[in-house]
Amino acid sequence: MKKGLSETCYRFFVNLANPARLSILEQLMNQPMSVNELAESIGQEQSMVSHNLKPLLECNFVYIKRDGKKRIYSVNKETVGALFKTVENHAEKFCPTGGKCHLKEG
Amino acid sequence: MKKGLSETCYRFFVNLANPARLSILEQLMNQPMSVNELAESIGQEQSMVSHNLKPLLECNFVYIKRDGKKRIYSVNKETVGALFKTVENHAEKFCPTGGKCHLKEG
DNA sequence: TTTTCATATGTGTTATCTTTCATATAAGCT
DNA sequence: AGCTTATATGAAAGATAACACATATGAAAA
Repeated sequence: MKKGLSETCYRFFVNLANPARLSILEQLMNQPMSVNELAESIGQEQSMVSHNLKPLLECNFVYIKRDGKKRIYSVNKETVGALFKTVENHAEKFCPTGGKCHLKEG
Repeated sequence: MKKGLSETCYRFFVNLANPARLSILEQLMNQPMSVNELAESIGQEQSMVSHNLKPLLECNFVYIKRDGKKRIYSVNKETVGALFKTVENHAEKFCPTGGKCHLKEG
């Protein structure tokens, strides 16, 4: 474990600690999508999706590709796949409520 | 990818998206420690460490063990080790600044 | 049982992030 | 060029979390 990893981790996890961004990543694990397709599939406004795609793109959690007027976003499966796998494993084995943890309510 | 994983992930990552909690986990990857030892090693107040240990404990990112007056905390290496490995890999391969990402400043 | 050490909890202020609405940019079509 | 579609950006209000300080609990020793 390198010194200062905490700082790297912090940016990394702050980026992920948001329900809209996680939904975006989850959707993109299925298939690449345009902004409006994402907005519809997660039930959020286009501007919100754009706002949230920005930090995901900056940290290369997602990639972008032009297609006419559209911007097709895809996910970095190596990183995001690994993360989701770790979360699933943790939820199964360690989460007392099997994934329905309550960070605050308990 | 199961439906609703986003919700699980959210709690999970919110828990991690905090510099004090990440420092705690980083320290505990080296060795189990008491609260005061943790406080000293990360340079934070005892009350802050306690506050931050609480959610880590609730989600079983860390474990606790009594030792006289002290409470010795240890880390869930399976989950936290996997996460740190993923972050390191991402920082090396994908982070444009090699781990010194700027979520906001750029 | 009082004192001390170790840790946990409560609270209010400050700082940060989220969200929405309005607007800007940008590409392609007519 | 003007229009339409697609996406990005700005800014302000509202929601949420962090932090520091004070205090409470709890265990052990005297």
